[in-house]
Amino acid sequence: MTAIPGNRKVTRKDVARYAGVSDAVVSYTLNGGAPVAPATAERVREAVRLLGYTPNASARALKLGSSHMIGVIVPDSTNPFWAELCRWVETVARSKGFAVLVLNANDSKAIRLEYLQTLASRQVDGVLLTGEIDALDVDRFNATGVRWAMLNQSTTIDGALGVGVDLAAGARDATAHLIWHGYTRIAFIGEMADARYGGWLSTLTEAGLAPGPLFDAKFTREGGYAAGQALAASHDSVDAVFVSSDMLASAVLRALHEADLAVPGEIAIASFDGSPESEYSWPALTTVRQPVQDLAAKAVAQLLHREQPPEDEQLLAGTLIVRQSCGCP
Amino acid sequence: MTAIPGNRKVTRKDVARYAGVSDAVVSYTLNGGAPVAPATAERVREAVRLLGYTPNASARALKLGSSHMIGVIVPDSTNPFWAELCRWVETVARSKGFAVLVLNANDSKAIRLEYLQTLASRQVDGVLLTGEIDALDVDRFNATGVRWAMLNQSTTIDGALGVGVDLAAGARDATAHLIWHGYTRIAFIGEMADARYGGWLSTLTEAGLAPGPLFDAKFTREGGYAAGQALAASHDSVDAVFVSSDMLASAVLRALHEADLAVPGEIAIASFDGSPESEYSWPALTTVRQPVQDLAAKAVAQLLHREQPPEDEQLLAGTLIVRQSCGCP
DNA sequence: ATGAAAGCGCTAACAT
DNA sequence: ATGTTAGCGCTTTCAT
Repeated sequence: MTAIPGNRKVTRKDVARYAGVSDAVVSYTLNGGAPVAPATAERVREAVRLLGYTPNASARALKLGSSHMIGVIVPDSTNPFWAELCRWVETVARSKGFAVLVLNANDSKAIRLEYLQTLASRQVDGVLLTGEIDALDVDRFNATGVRWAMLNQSTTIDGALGVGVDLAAGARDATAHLIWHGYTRIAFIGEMADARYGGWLSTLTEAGLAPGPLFDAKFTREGGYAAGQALAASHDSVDAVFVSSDMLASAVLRALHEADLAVPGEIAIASFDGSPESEYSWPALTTVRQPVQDLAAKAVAQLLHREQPPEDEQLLAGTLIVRQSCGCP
Repeated sequence: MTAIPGNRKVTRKDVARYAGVSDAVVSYTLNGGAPVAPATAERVREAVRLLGYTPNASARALKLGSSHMIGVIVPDSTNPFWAELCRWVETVARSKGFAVLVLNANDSKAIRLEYLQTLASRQVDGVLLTGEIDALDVDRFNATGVRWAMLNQSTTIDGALGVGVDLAAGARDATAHLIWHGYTRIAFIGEMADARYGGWLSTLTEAGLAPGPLFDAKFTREGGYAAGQALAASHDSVDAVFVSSDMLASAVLRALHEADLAVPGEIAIASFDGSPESEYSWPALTTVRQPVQDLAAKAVAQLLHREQPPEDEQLLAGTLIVRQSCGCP
């Protein structure tokens, strides 16, 4: 009497008939919409078990106007940092009964918007967005009618919910640590549009140090490798480098090793993210850990409970994890 | 007149009224269910645009009995190999109009089954499953009533759709390459339950070589690191090692470097997966690349088009990528 | 404590 | 070429 694949799907009506009650009572039993006599409830549960009944989420979503799903749009779920963040989002959302749709926007604003619309049509209850955002984007996002919030936003912007990590502060911590080590010619690898660039620059300036060379790199392994090679070529004028992401840094490491440059001996490194990968590179990376779990939890809470957090809680702090690539023992 | 957030959702009926046609015509225009006069179609499309209408996917799913979603259950989407595979699944599925729900089962069979049920209740059109599977599992999976197939299955099993990579053959290729280099004491790091273990073992035996030491390791970075340390401790009796995954291998690399052992000089390495990470480790890993894109495409096709492939196409071949960790220049 | 029935937004068979 | 309508499976109001 259990469900046999290929059989017609068993619906709530089947359960009702089998238990000798009305459809409503099944609903009451399952969702607690009204009191049900213990004996009846037991009969219903028994029928559910026997028939192998599972509620139809589409029907439920249609009726309730909520799919109990949220969407997340990241630049690249293959980047360990985003992978970890998405996994936390999934974990947090699941614990609240929500499923998660992850989409890759490939660093494209156009794709991000397109996917947001796709998600909207799928009736998701909210979407977590990543990447740069300006006032125009806010309007476009709002036009979809779907609730949204920024995940890991880099700058707070009016009318936009979201949490992020204080990238500039993190970069300052990392750079300051490098300076503390006594390095004076500290390079930068990453995107200049990124807040980490500003953090690096201001820290050097305030310390009275001339900013070291600057290697523009997209957030890809190829980009990191190329920047690493460029860095190796000019290693005479550099004794340390701040790299904007662990993924980039591990590729930089490879380029430096290839050029037979000792890390941290000839060039010290501090990077950003605190991804699992950073702990197992050689040497282990000194890095600014982003509080991914917290980020995920806060973002989901904002999205689902419409919690507008106080402004000063929209930027979380990263924590410097000191390992060996900076020169610490 | 465009959608303003907070407004009542605009439905197909609104579009119909605005365009001065019946609900059906809107459907015909959008889905091509029946011929529509060009002028009418244009009016409808105009209304859609003006009102910012997006079809309600829940209603559609309820009506059609298909949510146009599939699920994927992996052990750990944070592992670069799974991350890449999931991304391909998403890409392939998207191109066919399907969205993807990714769930992490944490290497637990119980969780895998639980999630399969969750997905079933969400009316997904199919689920891609990973990990070990036996006849009992097949029954349990079938009992959910949802269509499923194995993604990256290690062994074909009766009554189960799916594609996988010939792990044993891949491990043989890698081990053979190590032997070709002249190494004679070749260790193994990975899980013994895995087909790669058999491939490693048989290749050594057939070559008349005594199997080197064997370090059991779960597929985690911690596991790889511990195994690497054990390997380093017994490096006198080892000149090469086959590691079952890139993620493991990169942690092994770290342990070896820490022990000041030269790779490939003192211990050569060949590993498995061909993840992006493997190219940018130091030294770059010689590894067996799994055809992730092909895997994803074939699995999705089987799931969606109910294509039962010929038996000999259920196991795809990996390709050995020769880089430096094996001793090649 | 339980039942009857309306209606969520959509598609498709049938009628015109 | 276009309109009318039933019904997908569910929740929930209102009766009983």
